Amino acid sequence: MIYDELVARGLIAQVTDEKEIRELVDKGKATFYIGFDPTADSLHVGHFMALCLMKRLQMAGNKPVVLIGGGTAMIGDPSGRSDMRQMMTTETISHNVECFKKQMSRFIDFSDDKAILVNNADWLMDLNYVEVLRDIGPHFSVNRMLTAECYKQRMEKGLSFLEFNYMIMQSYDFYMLFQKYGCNMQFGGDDQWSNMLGGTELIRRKLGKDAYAMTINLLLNSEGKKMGKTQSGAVWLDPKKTSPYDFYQYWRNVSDQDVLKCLRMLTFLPLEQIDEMDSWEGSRLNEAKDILAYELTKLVHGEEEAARARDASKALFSTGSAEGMPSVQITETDLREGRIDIMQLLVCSSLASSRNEARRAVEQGGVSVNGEKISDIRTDYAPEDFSEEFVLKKGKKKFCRIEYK
RNA sequence: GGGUGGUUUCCCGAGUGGCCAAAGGGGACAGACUGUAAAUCUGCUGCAUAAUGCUUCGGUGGUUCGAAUCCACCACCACCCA
Repeated sequence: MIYDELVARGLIAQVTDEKEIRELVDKGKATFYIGFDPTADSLHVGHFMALCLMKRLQMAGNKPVVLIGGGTAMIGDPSGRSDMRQMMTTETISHNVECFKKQMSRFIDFSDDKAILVNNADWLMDLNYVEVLRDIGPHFSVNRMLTAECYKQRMEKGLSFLEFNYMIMQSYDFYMLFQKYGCNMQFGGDDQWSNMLGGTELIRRKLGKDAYAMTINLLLNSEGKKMGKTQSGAVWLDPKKTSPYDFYQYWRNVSDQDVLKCLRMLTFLPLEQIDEMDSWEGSRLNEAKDILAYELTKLVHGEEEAARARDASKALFSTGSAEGMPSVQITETDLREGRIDIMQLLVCSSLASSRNEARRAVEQGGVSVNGEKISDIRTDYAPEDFSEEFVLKKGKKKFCRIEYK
């Protein structure tokens, strides 16, 4: 059943009541919510996992409630953070909310009331301070909140009253959803555990009813760091922010130790098929990585884009040239006296962030054009040179095709 | 409200008047080795350079031939006392 599958996939971290939850979920009787704070204008890989979970549960007959934290985003969740979040303006938040909605409908079926999407700004923004204090305040023990794991990091650096209230808001959300939509379960990342318990407890105290909470394991790599981050930031689901090619490459490049875990947690491939891959060793694991990358790209960007990203990658790494690789157009304004030097090319193609960085790459032998290593930093090109295929490569994995005008 | 300590380059963290673009570590990047993996070793890590140069050490002013380092004020943070 679905619950066992979630366990087998390594998704479940903590639950409040295993027996009850198993029962609810397996029978499709759960109305569950997951909260998403609109802190950016696109979802990223971390959200993706939560969306997959929703989808799995929806397929098993349960009803998902997507809660967008338009209200809680005004506060900022301090869980597990060492710094205060930057405050976001109301405009930014509502813009982000819109972006989230669009992306989510790709994954979750909202038709026929099979799932609903709500924004907690709808009830949080109009609360009356004194009323809330009297109504909710007595049910929270500050002593206990302070000992919660999620505030630990912040106890060292300082925690403002603003952020301290995040947990209360989240608890209130659950309480509201329980009453309005009969939402009896909350899911979330494992870092949300204490916030979620706050909600179940509030419901018990206020209404004398049981609600459940379950957390999913965070997607950590073998070094214990959160996955889905690159040096240039998160891996986004929005193709404008992370291209399908880059998305594919991110997963193609996961380390050996993480492939199987990712396949289990993120893809919808049958477990038997994944278990089989478990016995693959050495370079054969590259096949598993390819499957992982393809499957995920397909889920996020569709089959066509996935195939294109895969083809581009294969051609690129075997023959060193392909359609579909990232490309950049340069124009007359990039030229100096009718020519453009190798460093400028690297900067224009975003392969290097400054001419100094580009220079270093060249000096260390990391740059090539059409397969030929460039060792002289003074190498330069005229517009005609770009009429033929022009593939710029920096390091082992970064390629870019240059076109003129 | 009172006191103390702090704010340094992506991060941690040294630096208390010239030898500082700033030790050391982490990370990132590049090279070797490989399997678009990991580990290891090497290089490299402000910007612009052929060189010389230019802009940085919370902010603003000041002292000085010369300041990340001294002074004043401001901002923010932590800890202790209320």
